[in-house]
Amino acid sequence: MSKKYYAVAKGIKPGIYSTWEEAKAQVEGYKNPLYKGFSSKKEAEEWLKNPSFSKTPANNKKDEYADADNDTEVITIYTDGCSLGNPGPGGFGIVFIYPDKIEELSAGFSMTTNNRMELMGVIEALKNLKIKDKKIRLWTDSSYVVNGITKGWAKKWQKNNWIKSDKSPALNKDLWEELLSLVERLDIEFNWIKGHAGNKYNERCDRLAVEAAKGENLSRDYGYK
Amino acid sequence: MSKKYYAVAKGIKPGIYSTWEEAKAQVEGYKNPLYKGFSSKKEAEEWLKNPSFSKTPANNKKDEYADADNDTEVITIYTDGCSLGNPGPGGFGIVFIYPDKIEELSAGFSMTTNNRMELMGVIEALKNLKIKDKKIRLWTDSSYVVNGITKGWAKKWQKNNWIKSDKSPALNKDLWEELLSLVERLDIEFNWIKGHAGNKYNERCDRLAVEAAKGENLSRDYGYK
RNA sequence: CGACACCGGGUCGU
DNA sequence: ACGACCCGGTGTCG
Repeated sequence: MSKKYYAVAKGIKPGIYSTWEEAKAQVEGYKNPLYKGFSSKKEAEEWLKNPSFSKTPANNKKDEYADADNDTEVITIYTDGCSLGNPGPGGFGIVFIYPDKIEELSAGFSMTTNNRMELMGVIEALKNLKIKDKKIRLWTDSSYVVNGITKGWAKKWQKNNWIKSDKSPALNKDLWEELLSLVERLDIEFNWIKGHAGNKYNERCDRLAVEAAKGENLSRDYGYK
Repeated sequence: MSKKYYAVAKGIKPGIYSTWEEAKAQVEGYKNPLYKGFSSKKEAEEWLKNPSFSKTPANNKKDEYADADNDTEVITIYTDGCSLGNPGPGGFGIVFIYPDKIEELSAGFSMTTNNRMELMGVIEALKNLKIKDKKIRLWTDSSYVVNGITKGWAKKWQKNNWIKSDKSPALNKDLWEELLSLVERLDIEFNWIKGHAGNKYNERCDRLAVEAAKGENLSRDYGYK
């Protein structure tokens, strides 16, 4: 079961290394490294050709919020969004905590807003969920997103033809419509968590989001005008 | 007539400066600065020993609203009110622009409303005026206050025993009565100015009001129920 | 319905 | 220190 090959996609010097010692030197201290261990050189080379999205192995450390590790009936998801400049290039980051493994997902867009990214992070999390018959416990630091669902804001806007209580139009209707329809079909619990307050997964989502936002050929957020 | 020495009592670095350029750097952006210009260093030093209360020197910069600087027959007054929470703790701030000097006044109350503070700011300004034989040009961002006087709302309510056209009682009768009696005896011009739009004196009034509202042992606004 | 204020909460940033 | 993205409300009037 020992890993003998380490592919470094993002690090001081990308490439394949045969000891963790060497790989570690390329990766430690590097901002947003991307690497993975394999048992064969072939697998490592294959992965290096398309390191696409970041996936990390299951982590068995207990986190104060991630009690899902012990509750195999619940899937915990963390989400975060960012927008450099706001509006500006943006991205979202997601961490899925399945009973047996952890997965990550992120994407960046050329021009968008912070709130669109927070919203889109949750939507993409739900659309990319691999297990759909368990309860979902979702964490985000956006009260815009949490209140939109838990306080019924979004449903009210929908009912009022996307007019808010102050008579002005509710924004990001495209994303809210999509989120509402996803929420209907799933068993989700929306939770707010304070941002940048030390939670490991929230912090990880933030890094994923920012890294994605800094990427090269970013997609367009078609809903942003 | 030229001022060659500027004493800064409250500023980034208190002391005496020989150019307005230097003094300005210590004073601008500082919370509640206290400073004054003098023609001799001796005078400046003397004042620095006992800068007493919040009095600031006349400012010779032309401001788009403070044309009083050129018209010695007019006293310009800026006023603002606030209420943290609304209702909640509140305060008012006043800037008096006399021909030769600027003075400030503020006060805070433990429980009140935004509109009571806007009203009380104007009332206290008129009660504390030091020169009463000149025309007064008053600026406030409250259309409640401005319209109450200039559109004759308050006079109409008074005539109708404080009942509005919709049959409900006009509020803050105590303050309106006081303001009406003050207005009768003075030559006042009421002007509306957009809030938080960059006007220096409006902004200053806002800061004074908020700071007063955040004070420790606040008075009671006896008229608020 | 409209107007002017007063705020309260969260995030994203420069 | 500043601003943008988003929301909820009250104080008051016509």
